[in-house]
Amino acid sequence: MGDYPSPDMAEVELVDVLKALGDPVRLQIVHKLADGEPKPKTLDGWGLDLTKSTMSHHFRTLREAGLTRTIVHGRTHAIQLRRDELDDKFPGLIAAVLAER
Amino acid sequence: MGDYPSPDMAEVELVDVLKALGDPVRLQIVHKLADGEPKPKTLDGWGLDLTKSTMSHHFRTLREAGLTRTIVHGRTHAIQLRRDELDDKFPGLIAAVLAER
DNA sequence: GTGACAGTTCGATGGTTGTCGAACTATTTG
DNA sequence: CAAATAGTTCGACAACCATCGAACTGTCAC
Repeated sequence: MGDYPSPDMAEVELVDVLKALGDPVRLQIVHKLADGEPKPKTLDGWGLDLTKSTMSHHFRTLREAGLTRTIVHGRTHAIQLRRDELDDKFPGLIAAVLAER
Repeated sequence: MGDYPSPDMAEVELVDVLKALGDPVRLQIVHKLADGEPKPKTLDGWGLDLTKSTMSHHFRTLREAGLTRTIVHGRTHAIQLRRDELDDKFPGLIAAVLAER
């Protein structure tokens, strides 16, 4: 029984979102999720040279901070940015974070 | 010889800005600086019950992350949000962080 | 059922960070 | 100069965090 609860957006605190984003690995993951499509956690293109367990830790951190949701599909998991909800709660934040420089 | 260098905005990294903002104390300080006016570090209204040395640590963290500058005036210091430069480098970010909810 | 595959969880480890008090530096005022 | 004021720096401490490997859970394929 894997269930991977994301917090209600009403309970999500800005400071926790910022803390989750304030790590280079997680910021890069969020960038890859920018288009809003769910991405398999096994994605080859994360561009990160980390072990499975470390990746799992970062996925959990992002989910618990309210940034992502996990979609279970058999034995594979996908991760998706909660873009609409985040935009509603923190207008402009994700756009600013994802903007190129 | 107190001089309190802020980094060039060209060298400021988004991830470091986000990490600096991902702390409740510093986020609150930044909120108090939202109007752009320099505020004395001794401000009574920070709303924080912390020692001088702890406040000094947070002021330093904000400055080194590129969020603020320090203005020395005799034996008193003021701190100011680098609003224009931040808006130029990270459009919309500060506005999103400072927005009420 | 057996094995392969996708992920999580656990324990350990080393590095970072928030906090404090004490000592220090620098500036103003008497 | 001496004392008071504003702030930094240092050392210590505990809590947290990123990382890893190993063990575990759950699902699919044969």
